[in-house]
Amino acid sequence: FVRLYEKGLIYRGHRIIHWCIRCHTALSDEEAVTTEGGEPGHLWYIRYPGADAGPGVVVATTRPETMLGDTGVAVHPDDERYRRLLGQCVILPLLDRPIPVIADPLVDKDFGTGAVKVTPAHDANDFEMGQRHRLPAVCIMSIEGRITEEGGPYVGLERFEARRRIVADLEARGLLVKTEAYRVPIRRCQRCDTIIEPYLSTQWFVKMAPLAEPAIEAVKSGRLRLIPDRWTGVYLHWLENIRDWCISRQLWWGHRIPVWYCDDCGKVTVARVDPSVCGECGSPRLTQDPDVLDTWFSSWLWPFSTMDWPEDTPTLRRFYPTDVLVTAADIIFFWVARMVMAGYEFMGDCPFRDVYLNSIVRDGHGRKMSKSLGNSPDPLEIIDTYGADALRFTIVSLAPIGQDVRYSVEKTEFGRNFANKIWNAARFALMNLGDAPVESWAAPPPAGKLGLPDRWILSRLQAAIADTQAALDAYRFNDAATTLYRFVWNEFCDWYVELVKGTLYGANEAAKTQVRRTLLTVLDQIMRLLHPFMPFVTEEIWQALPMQRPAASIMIAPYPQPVDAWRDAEAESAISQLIEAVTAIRNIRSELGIAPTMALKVRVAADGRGDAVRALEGFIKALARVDAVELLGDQPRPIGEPSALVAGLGEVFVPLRGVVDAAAVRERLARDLAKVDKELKGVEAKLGRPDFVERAPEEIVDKERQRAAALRDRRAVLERHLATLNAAAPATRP
RNA sequence: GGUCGCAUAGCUCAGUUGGUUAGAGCGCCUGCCUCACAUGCAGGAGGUCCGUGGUUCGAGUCCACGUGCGACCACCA
Repeated sequence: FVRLYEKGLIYRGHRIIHWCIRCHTALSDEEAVTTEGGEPGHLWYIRYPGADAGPGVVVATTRPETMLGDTGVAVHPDDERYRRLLGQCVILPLLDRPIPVIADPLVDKDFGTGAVKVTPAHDANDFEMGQRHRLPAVCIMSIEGRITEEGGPYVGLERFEARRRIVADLEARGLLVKTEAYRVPIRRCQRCDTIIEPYLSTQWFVKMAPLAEPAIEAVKSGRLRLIPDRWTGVYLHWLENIRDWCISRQLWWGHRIPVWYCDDCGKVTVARVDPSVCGECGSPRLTQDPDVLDTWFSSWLWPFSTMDWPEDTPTLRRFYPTDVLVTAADIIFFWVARMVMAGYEFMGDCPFRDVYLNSIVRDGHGRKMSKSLGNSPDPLEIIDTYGADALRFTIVSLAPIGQDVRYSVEKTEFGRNFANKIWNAARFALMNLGDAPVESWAAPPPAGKLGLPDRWILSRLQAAIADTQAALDAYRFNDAATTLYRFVWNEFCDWYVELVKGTLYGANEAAKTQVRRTLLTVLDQIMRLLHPFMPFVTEEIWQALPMQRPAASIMIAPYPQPVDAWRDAEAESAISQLIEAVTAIRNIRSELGIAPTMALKVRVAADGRGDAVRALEGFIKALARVDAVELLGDQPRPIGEPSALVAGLGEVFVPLRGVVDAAAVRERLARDLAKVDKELKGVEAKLGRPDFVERAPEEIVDKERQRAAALRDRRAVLERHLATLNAAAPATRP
């Protein structure tokens, strides 16, 4: 305050502010809340007779009681209708006071009658007009909202009672021309919901325009980024049209304004240290300004006042400026922009580089959660029911960048289930890691030492780490959460764990050791990756892992970095073929109604990839409940049996003739054929268009050609199967 | 009045530079209490990507207009 005052940026001003008649204090714009779409009210048309007993002028108002303070009537300078009245006086009804008719461009010709009553003490626009035309400002209301002696016969009345009486009196005198229903823009006190009175008052103000300049420049130069950047426009618009800030409040709590008035000579002293005597006349009789400061006047100092400012401490030097401010968009004005202004003013630098504006949590109906609406669930209850990690992970997953979140309590099941899944995966690992400490992989072991599933999961882990990093760098926290969810659940749990069970439960100790090391490595990395999203469960599991820990807490363990040496394209393609094959067999089994307990045989026409099939054989047997995988060398492919094509591997047959109804097999084949056929038609149509072939990039056209060829092959195969089946057991005619 | 955002499966939402068959979770249907997990496992159904027009060989994606929601700003008395 003192610094700004000494720079001439703080002044005591006499102007219209928002006044709460209940809290007895001035309010800033953001504390005076606008009701959406206005509130039901009236527009009263009142005749102000001419001084010469002529018809005078009709004005429209939503607050007739303020007419007691009218000191003029304004019309637009170009409004022909009222030209003859300019410079003349009309009579203010009820008080019978002559007031002048003035011309001011602020008046909207098309609103109401085009003539507006001017009440400088009770309306911001009117105050401006009053200044311009030297109209007196007559305050007709007390700070409690009662009519003052200026209101003549209405003195002492509560404001709305006065309104009723005035309307009635006007009507009785035939001066009320008409009354319209009207939605009135109204502001209410954020604290007590009382209707705000625009009120002429002396308050302390900060001159904002000079402070705004560096804050505008910060964004324009790229020194400061708002994320998502569409908020930049909002930020700039506010700063470029900034209004002076009313910082005094007539409340009993808050920081006192450091201003003293001398009771004897009237001298104003502004000082950091409480003065004992007046610097002018030496009088000890000083009275401190009774007002306190707006809370934001201390909050805007937060980036440095929290670190011992104005002392120059190592902490302050280390952490000012900082990297990122995370906050909600609804306080860009009162807090973010002001912190930037204060940062430049008091520290000479922007307080942060990035401002990440997080989602606002809304309820299931899209309404902002708020205490006053009572639509916010109790987080402690949710945590009791679902867990803190579950809540955090759910919210993060639900919050896309730049969009608000619709949250309802049941959604927390998502995070709860995931936490449970992780917990159980960890239990599985701990049960199988053995008692002795296990060493994790520090670097990729020599070729041939690791099994396919190990190579695969370690490779996939690198992808997960890289994707998580990229998402975090871009502030796409929900993407990071989703990446980890999928890796943990769909790759690690669904496939890796299932693939290594055979080894872990088997007798090959050497192989078992390799798997254990992989299992531990991946789990350790998963916990660290997930820790920011699920701090509690990850710490708990991490501490339980039988290994040397690089830190006492996972909180300070290094965050995983992707290592290219672990990437293994060969293993990835082998396991994706395996997944495809197993899924296909399960699908056939399920669609044809084969009991899950029944073991099947499969035959694979491997197109010269017999070794690949052999490498996957054990896994196929275990995961698809198959007791034999037969390789078809040069033998003819079985015709009329259900099959699936696995890209890069070959055709997988599940011989079922005699086991299931031929009609069911035929039905399945027909469905597949229809699907293939439809797709092929689409591709062929595309390739048939000359401009596609001519103008699309070659690689795209090639891709389509290859696709068409593959589909044609597939179609031929399916047709052959069908034909054979039909010959063996012709469909019965209806 | 001005500025901005959103509209994709029954629900809640992904889909980042235009390019194979548009994805996930929940819900739904079928079958499983299989020795980490039924807060689970396996399989499946379900979409005129708000409408109209345009750009393009090609549009959920880009442009224009419209419709419906939402947010913010503003001196309509």
